[in-house]
Amino acid sequence: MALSERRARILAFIIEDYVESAQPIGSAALVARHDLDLSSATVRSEMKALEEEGLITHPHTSAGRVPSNLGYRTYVGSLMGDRRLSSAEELTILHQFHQSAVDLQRWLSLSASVLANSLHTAAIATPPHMVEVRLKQLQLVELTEESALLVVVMNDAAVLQHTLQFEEATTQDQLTRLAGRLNQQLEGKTASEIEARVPAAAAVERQVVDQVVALLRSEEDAASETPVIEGVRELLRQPEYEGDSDRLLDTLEAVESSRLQRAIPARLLGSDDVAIVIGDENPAERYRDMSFVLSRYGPAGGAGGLIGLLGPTRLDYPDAVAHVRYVSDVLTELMRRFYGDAEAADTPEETQ
Amino acid sequence: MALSERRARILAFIIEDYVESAQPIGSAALVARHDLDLSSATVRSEMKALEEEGLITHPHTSAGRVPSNLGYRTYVGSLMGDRRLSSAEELTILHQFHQSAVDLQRWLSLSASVLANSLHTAAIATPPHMVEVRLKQLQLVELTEESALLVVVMNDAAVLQHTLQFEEATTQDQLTRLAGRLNQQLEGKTASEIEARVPAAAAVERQVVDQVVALLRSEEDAASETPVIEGVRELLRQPEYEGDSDRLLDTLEAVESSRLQRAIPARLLGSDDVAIVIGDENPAERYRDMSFVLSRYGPAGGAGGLIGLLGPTRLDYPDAVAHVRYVSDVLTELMRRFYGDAEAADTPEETQ
DNA sequence: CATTAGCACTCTTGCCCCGAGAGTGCTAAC
DNA sequence: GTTAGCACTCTCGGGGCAAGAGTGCTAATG
Repeated sequence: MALSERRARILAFIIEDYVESAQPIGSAALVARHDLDLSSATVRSEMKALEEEGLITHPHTSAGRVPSNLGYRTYVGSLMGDRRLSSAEELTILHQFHQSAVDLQRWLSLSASVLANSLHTAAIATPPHMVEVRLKQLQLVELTEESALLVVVMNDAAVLQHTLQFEEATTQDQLTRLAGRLNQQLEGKTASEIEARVPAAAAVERQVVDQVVALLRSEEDAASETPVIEGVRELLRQPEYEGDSDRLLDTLEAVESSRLQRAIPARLLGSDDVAIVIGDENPAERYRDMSFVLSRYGPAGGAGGLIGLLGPTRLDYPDAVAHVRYVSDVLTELMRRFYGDAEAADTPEETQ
Repeated sequence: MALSERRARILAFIIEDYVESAQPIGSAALVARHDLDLSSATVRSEMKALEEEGLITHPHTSAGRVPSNLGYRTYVGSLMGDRRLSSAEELTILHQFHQSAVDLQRWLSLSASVLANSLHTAAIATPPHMVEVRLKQLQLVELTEESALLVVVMNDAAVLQHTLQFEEATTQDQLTRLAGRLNQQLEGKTASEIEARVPAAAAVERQVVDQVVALLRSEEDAASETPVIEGVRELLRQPEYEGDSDRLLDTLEAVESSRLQRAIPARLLGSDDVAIVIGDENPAERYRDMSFVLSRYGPAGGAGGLIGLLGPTRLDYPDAVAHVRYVSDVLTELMRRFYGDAEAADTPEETQ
C-alpha cells in the first residue's frame, strides 16, 4: 500500500496535469513537462504499477492515464501540498465582503460566488441553522378583515412569514395586542417548549401559536431551507460535459435538486476541518461523478451552515481546500462580529 | 398580404406539424398527415408562395419547410384557433392551488410549475408589485448590543428585512419603543412621503428611517425582485438545444440572468390580455431565439405581477395562451380573495 | 388554367474505410 | 534497474459513396 517515493511523485504529477488539461496523460508528455530524469519507458512501467494498485486507469489501450477516484483519494490524503492563499488572494476576497451590505443572505451568495469564480465550478452555501431554534419575536399584520400576515423572527436572525386566515373578523388593534401578549409568553422558547404549554382558548390565538410552532420546526429542519447555489454554469462549462448534453442536463438537475442537501453527509457538520467527498464516496448515487469540498461555518456551538464546492472529480483539490477554508473562516468571523454568538447571548437570560 | 384561404390553412398545418415534430415539414408528409385533397405538387407551389411572402423558410434545398418568425406572428395574429382549457384541465390546475398553503410565494412557484409542466418549457412568475408601496408595519429585533434586525411589512404583504448596526448600544426595550413610535408616525406612508418628513434627531432613529425608505424604494422597483423560474430543464430538453451545448448554456444563462426582467417589454404590464413576443420581436438581443407568452396577474389597479412562459419560438401558442390566461385568472382570484384588494382596503383610511 | 405526375437535381446523413497520431507494453540490451 | 526500440492498439478526422428526402420545373390533363 505504501507507495514508493517516486511512484507517489508520478501519481501526483498525473493528477496535477490531468486537473489542468482534462486530457489523459501519456508517459512521454509527463517526462517532458516535468523534466524528469527518467525515460518514458520507466514512467510507463511505474504507471502500470499504479494502474495495478487501482490509482489510475486508461480510457482505452492507446490513451494516456487518468486518475481513478482512489487515486484522487490517495492524493488528497497524503500527497498534495498544503496550499494556503496568498495574502493578495485573501485581501481580494475580504475586500468583496467588506463592500457588501451587512446581511447574512448576501454573505452566503457572496461566499458561493467567490468560491465558484475562483475554482470555476459550482459552489453551495446553506443558511445557518441552529440546533435549538428559539422564538425571538413575532408580529401580526392585518391583510384583510379575516386574514393576517404572521412574521416570526428567530434567535438565529432568520425571518419567516406565513399568511393566516381566521374564521372571525379581527382588527389590527386586536392583532397587535395578541402579538404583544404572545411575545411575552413565548419569547426565548423552542417549538417543543411552546407546545408543552396549555393550549390557548381562543381560536385565533390557537391558530397563531400553532403556526409559530410550525415555523420554528421548519427552521429546525436544516434540510428544509433552500441553499444558495452559484456557478452552475461554470461547472457545466467544464470539459467533462462538453458535447454530452445528457450528462450536462442530468448534472444540472442534480445540482439544483432539492435532494442535494440530503446528499451531503451529515457527519460533515460535526467535523472541524474541510471535508472532501470524491466521486463514488458519495452515498447518493446521482452525485457519484462529482466531488464535494465542504466546510462548516459559523461560531462553534452557535448557528452554522455549510459552504463548499461542487465540481467534477477532476478538481484542483489543494486550491479548493484553501479557498473553502478561508471563506469559511471569513464567514464565521463576520457572523461572530455582527450577529453575536447567539447561543452565548441568549443563555444568560435562559438560565434559571 | 391577405393570404388565400387555402394558403393560410397550409401555413397553419406547417406550423402545427412543426411545433409537434420539430422537424422541417415536407409537402408529401403534409398531404399525408392531413388527408388533403391536393397533390404534394400543389402544396409545393403554395409553399413556394408562402416562402416568397417570408412566412416560412428552408434550412437547405432538400429539406422541408420551417415557419419563420413572421409566419408564427401571422399564425398567432389571425390563424390559430381560440383554445380554451377543458374543465378537466382547469380542475386539475385548480386542485393544485387548493392543496397549497395560503402563501403568495407558493402560489407563484406553483403557477410557474403548472405552466412549465403543461407546456414542457420554462415559466416565470414575478412577485406582485404595487405602483405605490406603503409601509404597513415595522419591527426591530435586537441581535447584539449594537446591531438589530429591521423587519418591514408593506401594503402588498411583502416582508423585507435588513440588519442595522448602531454606533451606540441599545436594548430591546428601546428598540420596541422606537418601533412603536415610528409605526404610528409612518404607517401607510410611501417612501417619498416619509422622506418629506423632518429628519429625526437621534442617530439610531435616523438610521432606521433611512433604511425603511430604502426598503420601500427597492420594493417599488419591480425589476429588483427576483422572479420565480421553473422548468428550465424542460426548456433545455427541447430538441432545439439537442447536441448544441453552447446554445444550451447560453440559453441557461439568458433565462437565469437577472437581465431577464428588463427584457420583458414594460408595456405588457399595462395591457389586459396575454401578450406574445416572438423571437426577434424581443428588443433584447439575447432573447431573439425565444418566445415569451406573458400575462399580468393581480386585481385591476392593485398589486400585480407577470406570469408566463419562456420557450423556443416553436411553441404551441394556442395551448400556451390558454394556460397562461387561465393560471393568471386563478392567481388574480386568489389574491383578491385572500389578500384583499389592498389598494381599495387602504384608501378609505388615507382619504382626508 | 389550376392541378398533377414525372423526373432531374440538390443536399444531408450515415457509413465505411483509411491513414495519421498517440500511447502502450514487451523485449532485449546496457 | 533503466532504457531504446518496436510492434501493436485504439482514436480521430477526412474522403468517398449510396440512400433518402425534398424541391422545382415541365409537360400533360380534365
